[in-house]
Amino acid sequence: MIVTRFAPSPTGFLHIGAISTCQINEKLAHQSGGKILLRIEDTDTKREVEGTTSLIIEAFKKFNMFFDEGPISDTEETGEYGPYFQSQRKDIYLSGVKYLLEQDWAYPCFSTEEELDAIRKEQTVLKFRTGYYGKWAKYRNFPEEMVEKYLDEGRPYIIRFKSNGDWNNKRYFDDGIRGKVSMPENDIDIVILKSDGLPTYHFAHVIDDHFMGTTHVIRSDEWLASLPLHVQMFETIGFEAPKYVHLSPIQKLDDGNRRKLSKRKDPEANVEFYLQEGYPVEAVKEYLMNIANSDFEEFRKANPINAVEKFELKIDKLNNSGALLDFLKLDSVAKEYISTLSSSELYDKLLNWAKEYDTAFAEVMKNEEAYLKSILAIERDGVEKVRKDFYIYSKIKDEVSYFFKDKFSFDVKDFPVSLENARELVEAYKNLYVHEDVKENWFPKVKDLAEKLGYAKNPKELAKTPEAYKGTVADVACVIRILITGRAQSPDLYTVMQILGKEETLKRLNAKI
RNA sequence: GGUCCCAUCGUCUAGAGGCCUAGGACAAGACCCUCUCAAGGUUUAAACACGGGUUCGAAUCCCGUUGGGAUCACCA
Repeated sequence: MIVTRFAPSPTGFLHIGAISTCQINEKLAHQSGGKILLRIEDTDTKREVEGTTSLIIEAFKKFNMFFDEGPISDTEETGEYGPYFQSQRKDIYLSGVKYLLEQDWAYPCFSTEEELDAIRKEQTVLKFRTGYYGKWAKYRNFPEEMVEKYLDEGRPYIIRFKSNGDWNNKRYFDDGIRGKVSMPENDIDIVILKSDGLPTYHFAHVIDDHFMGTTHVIRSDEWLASLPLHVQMFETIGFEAPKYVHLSPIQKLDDGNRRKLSKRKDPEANVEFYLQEGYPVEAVKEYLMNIANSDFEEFRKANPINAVEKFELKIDKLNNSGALLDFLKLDSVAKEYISTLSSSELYDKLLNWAKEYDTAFAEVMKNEEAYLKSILAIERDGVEKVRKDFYIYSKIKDEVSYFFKDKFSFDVKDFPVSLENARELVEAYKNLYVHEDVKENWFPKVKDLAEKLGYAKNPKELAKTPEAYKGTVADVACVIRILITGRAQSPDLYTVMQILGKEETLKRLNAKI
């Protein structure tokens, strides 16, 4: 049984990579019958941005992602290993620090920022590794009476972990994706307790993941470099270390080079971007699963209708190099996804989206529910080959705008034939249009009309003797289409006219041209 | 710079020494179907970064080079 966790810090919006990481954590836990917990890493009071905890929680909800334990709002939480806000776990960390101090695995350090800077500079000049280690770890073996004295003087201090590692010793560390990774032992005395009394990530990680029962720490790549440190801390304290899995970040192309999607520079790093554009969250999750684990594509082919939830994820199949975010592929996944929806399912999801991002459209949708549903049903309900043109909710409004009187207009310049021919053709068509006709009768009539007026039945005939025709039947249909929809391309015209209704159709056919 | 990771079509990838004439998906091109579009069908082009080894045999193992990425805080 696998217990995983997702541990964001509330410093801004939720990153799209977080959805991916979290999805992997969630899947691995649940497919094993285990649990996933959410923990808010709010130990950096300087960087913390107010309100982002609830922002993150809300974003997860919008993506239909739920945790077995952890915060459910910015004040409430569930689960028996809490609190799940690190800022509320101060006492736990403090007693941990106290224990480490007693065991002589940690010590107070009185170095000032200036001293630390000086050390770093010196090390850089001397071409040594930077860090608080070896002879630079001035307070590592500071005499006890001096410590007492400094403490009495009220000097500010922090607590450092007393590393027992040797940088010249290489050893192997296990990573679920990469296997054995050889790295030098950690010999840097890292800070475990900051001057504000809050722990650093490293210490909080060890304490929390031990006491919360995490079995697998699945986190982003950037933590791989800290693996020796983390393993060392677990070993020193005598806790059993979790299994580690380091995920490659989603990247983007920038000036020909790949780089991690940046919160600051890239709007598409923000999950809100996808929500706002109206990408179905199901599609986004499928796409992310796709780049996280290529086996998923095979699964999709075999199980076209099944949800992501049924897929079994294998840790060693996880992508190890960092994929480029590919919107073309995302769009394609989204098209496929939307094509599996019935008109009323689509209606519900679209309305749900509009309520938040296009309230005016949401009102229209609510007022004309039946009409909207019939529009969304075009080449969707009850057909074998579903139309695949919708991929984001924000574009659907424009796609169907011609169904609404106030949004409809046409331009005679779009006609593929001369105005004169168009008039002739429309006049003739009006006379033979019967709204009550069944679908099977509709096109043959247009075809007959086309022939009578001197249009070729198909492009091949036109190609044979171009001078004999005014155009093809396609041109005839196109003129009608422009009159009805205002555009040269549309879904099946007959169906469109049926949905518009007799009155509106005739009105449009009778438009002055 | 130190440490570590990664390297297959444009993109995501399959690939565990012989099933590889390197497979699939997205994107692109062509054709078919077709009243337009969207689909659907058929199809074309497109890659093992480079150089050395090891081996009867290397995309696969080893070494090096190159390129890219991550990390080196009282941030997470």
